[in-house]
Amino acid sequence: MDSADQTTVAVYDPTAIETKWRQRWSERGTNVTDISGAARPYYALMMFPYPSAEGLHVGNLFAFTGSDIFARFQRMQGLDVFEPLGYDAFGIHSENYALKVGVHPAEMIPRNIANFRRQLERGGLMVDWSRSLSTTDPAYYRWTQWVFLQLYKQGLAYKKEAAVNWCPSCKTVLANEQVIAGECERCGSKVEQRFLSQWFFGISRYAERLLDNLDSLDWSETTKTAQRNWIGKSEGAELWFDDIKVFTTRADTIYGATYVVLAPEHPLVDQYTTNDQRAAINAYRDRAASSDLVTRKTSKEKTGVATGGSVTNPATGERIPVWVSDYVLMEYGTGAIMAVPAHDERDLEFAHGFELPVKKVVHEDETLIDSGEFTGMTVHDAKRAIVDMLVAKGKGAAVTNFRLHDWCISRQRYWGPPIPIVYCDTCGVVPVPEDQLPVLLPFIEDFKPDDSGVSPLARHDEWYRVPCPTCAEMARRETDVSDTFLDSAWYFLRYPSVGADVAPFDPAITRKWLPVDSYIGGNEHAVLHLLYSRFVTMVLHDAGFLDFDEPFIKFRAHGLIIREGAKMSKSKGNVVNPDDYIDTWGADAFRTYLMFLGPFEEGGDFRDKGISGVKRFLDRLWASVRDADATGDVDIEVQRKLSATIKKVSEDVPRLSYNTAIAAMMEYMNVLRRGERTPRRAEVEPLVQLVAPFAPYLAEELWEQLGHGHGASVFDSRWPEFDPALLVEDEIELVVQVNGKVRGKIRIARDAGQDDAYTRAMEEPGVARFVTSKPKKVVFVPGRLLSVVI
RNA sequence: GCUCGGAUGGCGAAAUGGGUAGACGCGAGGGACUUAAAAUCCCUUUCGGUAAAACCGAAUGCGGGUUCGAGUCCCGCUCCGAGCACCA
Repeated sequence: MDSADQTTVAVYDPTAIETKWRQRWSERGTNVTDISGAARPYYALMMFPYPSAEGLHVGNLFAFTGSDIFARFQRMQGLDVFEPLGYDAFGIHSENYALKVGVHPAEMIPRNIANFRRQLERGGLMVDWSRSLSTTDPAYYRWTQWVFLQLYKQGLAYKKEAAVNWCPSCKTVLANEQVIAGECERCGSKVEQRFLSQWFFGISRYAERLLDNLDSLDWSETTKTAQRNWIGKSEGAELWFDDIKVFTTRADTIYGATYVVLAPEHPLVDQYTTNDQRAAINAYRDRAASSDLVTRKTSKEKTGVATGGSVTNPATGERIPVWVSDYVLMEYGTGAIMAVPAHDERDLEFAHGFELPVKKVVHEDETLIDSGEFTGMTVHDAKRAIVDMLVAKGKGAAVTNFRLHDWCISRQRYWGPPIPIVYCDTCGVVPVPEDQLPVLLPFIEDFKPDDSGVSPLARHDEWYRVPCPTCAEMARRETDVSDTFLDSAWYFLRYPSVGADVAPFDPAITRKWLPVDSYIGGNEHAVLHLLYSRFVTMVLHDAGFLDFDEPFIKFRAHGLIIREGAKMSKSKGNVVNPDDYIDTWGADAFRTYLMFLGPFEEGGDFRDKGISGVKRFLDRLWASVRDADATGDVDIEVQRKLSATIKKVSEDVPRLSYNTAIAAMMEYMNVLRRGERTPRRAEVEPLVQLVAPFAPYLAEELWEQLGHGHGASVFDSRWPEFDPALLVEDEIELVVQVNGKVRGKIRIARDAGQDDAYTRAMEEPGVARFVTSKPKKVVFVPGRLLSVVI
């Protein structure tokens, strides 16, 4: 009551400050990018979230904050940064949740988005909300359908029969995500396969290019490796055993090929089946066709039947038997292999099971044995020589295969963009003309999949019966919707052009802003999302819509957040809810703590108590500005530390080494306020700027308190520079080792030579004591250490 | 099985063109201020020989090696995590 100074001692109140600045930023348009006027455009992208009903996950905020810090840093370097964010709201995930809680996704999603938006805004992201988007908005998915049509025009969208996961109990098609260990995630029934006619994108035609381009991308090496493995290039050969063409990468082992195996679906099975084996073969094929995908994929035991037929080994001229087994996959290579049990584990297992001969043809030293004219050759040379020989005989060809399969985009579901195709009895398959897009997804109550195996949309005559766009006769719409991955395969092209006159992307704007300069996201999308985005970009480039063919110049994957050493999960009830922490500690402390708990690219362990240390740091920053002395003399040691800190933070932030950047700022704070020292204004001001990307609200408030008001955002200030001269000390500490052990440290002139250092070191009793005889050797690393060997 | 990560104090973690292991923070202990508490500030905190200081020794999952010197490089393992999974 009588404490007079209470009126002048302002207290750091995160809630008040954060509310104030959220409002100011919105009024001033601080985070709105001048898309057409920007002189130095920089596109900082983060993976847009699926707006779940549970609200924003701390993992989302961790990823976004990491991206946001880098973006804010770039802005303070003077770049015109564009940081957009939208919602990936279509798909099986929403639909299943909607089914579970009995709310229509069309009602649920807008609610979820509103909640996400609220939470994201609290998080203090520099997002330009004027250019947001949701994949469920007809104004967006109209162009997703347009993308489909471009692929169709290029001959890259086609229909074929393909297996889907079928739950016999729920009588519905399941997405791969719904199949857990071969069972339906809802009822636990064994999942079967059914064949449906579905739409595919010909991504495999781009395999070579998708692989080659990786070399020139600035991406995390782990992500590139994952893509390379997924694309799975293997160079080998097709070799002809009479009519059967087998694919192999080990042509050098052909002398050890003791039998041939066909996939059950292989078209030549009948031709090689003898009468007495026909019944057994047919039974085996029926079983293979009806057996569910999973048994086939997980069971290790090899099954099979002999056809009774045989073929000629083109290298040896021997007759070898032809078998049928489902361990050979029709969808890879030629659906036929030459089995070399001595040099292939699977073949060996099969040979053991059926007592087939095993013939070793490669010696331990990687040279051939028992291989006719090729005996003695290295594996490497023999591969080529044998293929060359068979090619010359007209019995083979060098062939490259890829694991990458075409992309099935059909979903027999409701919650997605309808595939813009009409089937007409007269005209056949007719793409919906571009000017008739979007094909709106109708609001239907019964969106639950049923046992028909087709999309719920197929139950609505009023929707799917339409006049043919070409002949106007009554025709039928395609009732499948497209894969969510298609929605997200082009969204980054859309953001800068949201609100522009030309859609889906304005050419001038796109030239200016794309490709994306920096993309940060989860490694769970290392393969599919990133690969599909690259593919769609290549196709649009080839069709003349884009002048670049790689969408993301730089990509970094962030790590995962765990809590108290354990994975977060709803069932464990240990999920961090950002709202709770922001209420208690403020968004700035929460953000900074998330970045402090481990290396951004590795993730970290969220420990509830840890956040107090970061909050204390921000409190001290607040107090430093409050107490700052505008006139006092600067301390040279503090100035040195400041320069070192600016250097460290400036180097760490671009490497996303946020935890060490924060540690450096804390170290500086310890020097700044050591003891009862009053910090000088000039010592505090640059620190406010360094902290700004991490704790944007607080920094903005302190920037204003330091007298930079009048609408000048700290984010429009220029990043502080350090004085290199202050980093160089005249006298340094030199470590002295004797026989590899540290025996002393001496202070010595920075440019002192070995002799000076040695003389000086011997004056140290702690060192001299161990130098009991004339040194055998002395190693001197200027500025670092002196190592004496006795 | 294959591929890619990882293993450092009581805890989260720093430090890799080989050069003081443990920065920074949490926790813990002690002190100052306070009637008291909170807050704040200061000090200590890898382990062992000792209670402390000085000093000495050991120590970065395990076993070897290279080197004046290894958390870092090489060889051989163990364990944990993630992804792919009969791709010939």
